[in-house]
Amino acid sequence: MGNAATAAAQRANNRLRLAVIDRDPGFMQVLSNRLEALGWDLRALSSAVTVDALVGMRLNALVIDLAVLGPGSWEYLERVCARLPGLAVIVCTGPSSVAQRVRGLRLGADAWMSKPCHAEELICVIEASIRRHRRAEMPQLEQSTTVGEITIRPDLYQAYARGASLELTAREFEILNLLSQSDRVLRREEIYERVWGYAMAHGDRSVDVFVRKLRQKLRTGSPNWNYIHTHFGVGYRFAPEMDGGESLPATQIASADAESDQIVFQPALVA
Amino acid sequence: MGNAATAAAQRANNRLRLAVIDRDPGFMQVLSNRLEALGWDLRALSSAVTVDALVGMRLNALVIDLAVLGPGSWEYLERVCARLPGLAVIVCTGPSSVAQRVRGLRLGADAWMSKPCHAEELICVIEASIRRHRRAEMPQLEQSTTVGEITIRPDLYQAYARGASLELTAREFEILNLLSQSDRVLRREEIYERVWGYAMAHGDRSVDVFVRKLRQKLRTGSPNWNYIHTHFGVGYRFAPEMDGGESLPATQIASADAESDQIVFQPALVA
DNA sequence: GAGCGCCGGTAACAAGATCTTCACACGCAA
DNA sequence: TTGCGTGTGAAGATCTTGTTACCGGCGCTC
Repeated sequence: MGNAATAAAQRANNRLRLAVIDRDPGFMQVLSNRLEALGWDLRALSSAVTVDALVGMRLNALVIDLAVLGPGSWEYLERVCARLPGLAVIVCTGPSSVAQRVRGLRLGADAWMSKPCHAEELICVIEASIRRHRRAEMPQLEQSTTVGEITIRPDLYQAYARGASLELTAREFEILNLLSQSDRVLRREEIYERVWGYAMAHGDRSVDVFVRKLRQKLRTGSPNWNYIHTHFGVGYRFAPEMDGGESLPATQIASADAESDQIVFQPALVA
Repeated sequence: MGNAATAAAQRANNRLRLAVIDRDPGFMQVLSNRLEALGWDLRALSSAVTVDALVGMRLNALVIDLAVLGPGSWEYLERVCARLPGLAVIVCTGPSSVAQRVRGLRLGADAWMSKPCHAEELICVIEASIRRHRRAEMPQLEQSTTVGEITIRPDLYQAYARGASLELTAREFEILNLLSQSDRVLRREEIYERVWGYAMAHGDRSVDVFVRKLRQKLRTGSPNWNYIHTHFGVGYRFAPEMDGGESLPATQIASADAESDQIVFQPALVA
């Protein structure tokens, strides 16, 4: 699945991927040893790489020594944080002023460590930064769900209708899977960010095109049903509906009835 | 304005709620001033409170000085983090060893600051921690509210009256949502800026036009009620009122939580 | 290694939906 | 009443979305 191994799929791999931009060989050595023992995937970089390259690495976390980057470091930090909002960014650099630390954090960094620092502590900080993101994706249990006429099977990376495969591509499946897990409206940026793993460029229509392909395959496999609804100016919402009329609960857990004359609030799933 | 309205407005305002367990009066004073300016809701605690009490506070973040808690501090920290995985926990305490900091972070703290520290930096760290949590908990924060006869559902970008959608456009919804979150008069410039995201040009009548469209749809879906009131020369104010007479408290939260501490006013005529 | 087909991503166009603007009517305050 | 701020309706401009075609990359087969 080469390219198909998207951020979401990667993270399921359970192996944390970390990049460090730093030039201190001793520091790197210590960190490397420690991380190897923990089974992390470390990428040591001795100078700034393009933001796109970072995107391509599918990282969980990034440690930066601002001193390595020189004058453009703030701007670089800002660009990285803006482009990869889901990435844990830790600045680990030499002596700094309060103002500098404040600036770094405001630009989007998750934590600031001052060198010299103990490797163990840095690792804890990285873990703490990553923790939430991982937790957020845990609920992605490999459990198949059935909504309307279709069955989604994360274990097979495929969806079925009336016993037949929908022949979804990897990306199509990921979008369907994401949409089906929520019955609220998802903005395009949100969808893009969670499927592609980084921020959507302005004017990108990829989500629309994939939604169209999805709709086509869904309609082929399950005629008379509408699954993906457009909310003009906002985004898309998943909800199985028969052409004729009534809608069904969006997920098996939740229940709502559009027919009653009173809106029913679905209890939020409390973890 | 009753206190119900105040409470509602507070929650709806998206104010960040923070508790600090600390006994340093000077520290508290500085922090308090700074946070007040930022519009945060600060709760100063001079000693440990039960975990259940913390749960009841619905905090976004918690700052703890371990020194205040004494011997049981580690266990307390662990219990809090385990019970409230969605809470940003920052330990802010005096001199410490690497081992202590590592321990604190491993127990679930999001960050560790050493006192003495600059209030501004602490705030940035808190913000960074909350930012990460927000990302994971977003879906939860969107609560439906019911005012008068209409129900506003941010998760669907739509409002309903008597079970039927008002068919609001995205922008109409945003304006209604904004207005409904406050029971004071909002100037046009204010509305424009918060919905459009930039300053209103002089002489722009867009807000007026949208208010008109909103009123029309509200009247269609919920006759005999007035929701948006004009304040000549000033702006608009949201308050559900029946034609016949009395007004109602501005907002009632239809919270998904079972243990809502909201006082709920239910109009008798909702069948 | 070349050819082929699949897949992801981009560009372009058309159809709609929505937003802005404008002119005028109306109501409020001095 | 005058002067201004607001309500109203509609036309035109703008923005969004659906849809199709097309291109480059990749893996596969031959």
